[in-house]
Amino acid sequence: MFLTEPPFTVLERSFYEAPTLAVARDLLGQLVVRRFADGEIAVGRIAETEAYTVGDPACHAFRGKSRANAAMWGPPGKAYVHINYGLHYCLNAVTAPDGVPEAVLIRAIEPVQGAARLLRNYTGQEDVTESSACSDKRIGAGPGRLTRAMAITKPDFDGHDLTDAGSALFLARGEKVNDGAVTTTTRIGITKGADYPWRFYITASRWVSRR
DNA sequence: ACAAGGATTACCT
DNA sequence: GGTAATCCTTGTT
Repeated sequence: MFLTEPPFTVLERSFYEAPTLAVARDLLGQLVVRRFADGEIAVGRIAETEAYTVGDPACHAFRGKSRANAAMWGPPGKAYVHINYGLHYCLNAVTAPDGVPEAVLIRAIEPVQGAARLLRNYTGQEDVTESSACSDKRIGAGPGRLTRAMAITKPDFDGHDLTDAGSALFLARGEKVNDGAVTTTTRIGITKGADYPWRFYITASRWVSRR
């Protein structure tokens, strides 16, 4: 039991029912809260997202349902965790009504709490101080990096309910990010649908994976 | 069974 | 800025 646990306000399911592009934009500034098995809590502020929708050739759901992507068809507010390049886990928040496969990829987080634990997770090294960890880009700048730092795997979290504040992983309300502080660009690392401007990031964030 | 490709990262100049 | 590493998922024999 941690006496200093912040009073997190979980993002309710209705948040994820808005149009996927709006959810991708509005997830900026919100918090990813990870409660580890030993009770320690790490928190990251979302700095970069991408939207993937029905009819979008880059969306994993585009070629139909499979065992690997089934979570995208679930109700909004669930997690879709996929393996990329055979080795990286990527975390998505499922959006759109139940049965409609759309999601938002979380591409970067800024460490808010528990940076030392995140870097320990990432490197396996034990001798990590909070002050050195909090500026290390490896714990949040990139979709594969943030899941590794947060110990988010497909077996553990694919299909997980991100609206369950009592669980090991949920999203909570952070500070609002004004439109003037947001940059919109095309998505990264894809070949199909590469011209859709469906990537959003906090312009001033030092944790954006690429500019 | 096998081959091809992928919502990335790390390491080089 | 460029490229190799790495291996799971999927579609095809």
